[in-house]
Formats: sequence, C-alpha cells, structure tokens
Amino acid sequence: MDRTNDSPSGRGRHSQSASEPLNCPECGSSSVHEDLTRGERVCGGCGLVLSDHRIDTGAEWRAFSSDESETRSRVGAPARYTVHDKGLSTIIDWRDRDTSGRKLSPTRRSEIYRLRKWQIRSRVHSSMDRNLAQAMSELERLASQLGIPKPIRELSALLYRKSIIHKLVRGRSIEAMVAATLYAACRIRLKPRPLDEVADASRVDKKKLGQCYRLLLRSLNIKVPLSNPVDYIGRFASELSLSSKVQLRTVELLEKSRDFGLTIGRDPLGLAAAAIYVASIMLDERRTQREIAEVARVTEVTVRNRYKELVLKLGIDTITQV
DNA sequence: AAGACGAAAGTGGTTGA
DNA sequence: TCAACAACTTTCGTCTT
Repeated sequence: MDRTNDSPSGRGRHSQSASEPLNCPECGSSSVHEDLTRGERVCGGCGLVLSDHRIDTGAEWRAFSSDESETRSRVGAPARYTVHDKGLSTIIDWRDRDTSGRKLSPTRRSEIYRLRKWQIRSRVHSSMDRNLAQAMSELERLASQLGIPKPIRELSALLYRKSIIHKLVRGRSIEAMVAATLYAACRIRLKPRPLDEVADASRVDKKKLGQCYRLLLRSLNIKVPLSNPVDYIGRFASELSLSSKVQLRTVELLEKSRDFGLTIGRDPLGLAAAAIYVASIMLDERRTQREIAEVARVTEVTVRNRYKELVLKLGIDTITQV
C-alpha cells in the first residue's frame, strides 16, 4: 500500500506537510493542525482556531467516477465535540495482522508495537478521556431532557473540554461542570434557560451550578451577553398557550421599560413574567400571577412588584386599555 | 373561593472598606 | 474577611372579584 494519507478521516491529505510545530496559546497543546477543508489552523486539544482563511494548496482534483469521488474527497466526518474523542481517534489493533489478515513482518511488527505503546502512553486513554466520555453522556442526557438543540450541545461540549484543560473539573463533580457549560452555552447562543431549570434537570443544586458557572466565565474569560427578558417570552408564552399577539405586546412592553430604565439590576425572569402578565390582561387573555410565576420560576411577589413598576412608570391603565 | 395585594422577615450574592 | 446593601423569596393576613 502506498497511500500517502492514513489520517482516519481523510481530511488531512496535504496537511502538516511543512508547517512548523506550533503550540496552542490557549491550552499549550502541541496538537495544532491544519484543517484544509475549512482553511483554518485549529488546536486539536481545545478547538481554538488560531488562524483562518488559509489557502488549500492541494491539487484541484476532480472526480469523474463514484470511485474517484470517494478517494478524492477532501472531507471526512465532521469533528464533533460531543463525542469524547471527537469521533476521530485512531485505534491500533492488538493483533499483529494487517488489514487482510496476514501476519506482519518482524520489522513492521516491532514498529507497530512501538506505535501502540506510545498511543497508550499518549492522552488517548488518559483520565481526561475517561472523564470526557462520562461527561459527554451526561451532557447528552441533560440536553435531551431540556430539549437543547445540537449546536448548543456542541458549544457546551467545547466549553467542557476547555474547562478540563484549565483544570476546572478537578475537585468538582462532572455533573456540575457539564450543567454549567450547558447553561453557559444556552446563554451565549441567546437561548437562555433559567438556572433552576438546568439545576432541576441535573442532579446538581442551584448553588453549586451557579458557582461552577461563574468559575467557568472567570477562568475561560468568556463574555456572556446579559440575558435579555425578551429571549424568554417565546417559551413562556407557549407554555401558557398565549397568542402571538400577546408575545408581540410583551416585547413592546419590555422594550419600553428598558427605555425607562426599569430593567437595570432586575431579574430578567421577573421582568419577562410581569410583562407577559400585563400583556395578557391588555389583550384579554388573562393568566393569573401564579400561573405566570410558575413557568417563569419566580414568585408571585416578584411578578407583582415588577408589574406595579411597569404600570406606574409606563402609565398603563390595565383596566381601560383593551 | 380564588386571585390579588402588601407587609415583614429571611436568603444568597455583590460590593467596598 | 466582614458588614452593608439591593433584589428576591417565603409566609401570612387582608381585600377584591
């Protein structure tokens, strides 16, 4: 066999050729590689993109038959952060046989022996890997229970990898860190879930989760946009089976109250709840404070306080407005 | 009777000395 | 590290519909 490419996914056909060894500034890992299908230089350890818009200098092969299109494909399976080895690891078999089942020559055999030894010594089977495997299954469970879409799961998995590299998991429970990364990922993608909701779905109490979350933000220097009450109302409104009219009105109310400075320092959940309450009354689809408080996971008192402010400052007369 | 309201005391997190 | 503080929660009694 004289194939020049034995990378498992086939994506590295011309990669690594003359590129100088480079360490990742983020995690120090030396597994930086060229991803020519995306034109990026990526750290294999944490996923950091070091540079992008690089040019694929490989031959412009075209495929004329299905056979060729297979062998000349420049892409492999997508790297997935939710699979603990990103779905890309190479496994060296323990049998001393080649792919057709023949015994290996003595020189080849000792070569394979060395490779196998180093593979085992390398991080492939390290504690990080076992940790990741466990974490990813927990992530999968948690995310599907909360109905979190794939892209957010992937982001969460990426954050978890980083937190392992930064040694944040040591001394903390895997579950707590997984939940924290998931919560963070949701917020980063502007699909926030209440902390309580995430805490309930995992077996982590809210306090621990909050601690892990803050640690995550601090250690990884992540900037998370302040959660906007507007991001919640779609979900809340559908849980309360309110019409889209009410949703629109709620958004208007929230925008107005932001202009009035009513939103500073206030719990976004409470604001969302109060705005929904007002809008539901305005449009004659009234829900009780308790119902709304329940889906928003705040107390009736909070709904009431925000509601009072809203009515007062915005000059809304809920009785006469229709 | 259910829902809304309001007061008072308690809780957990943030801030500044 | 600690106290002060703001926002929120819990609890409970009262008023309104």
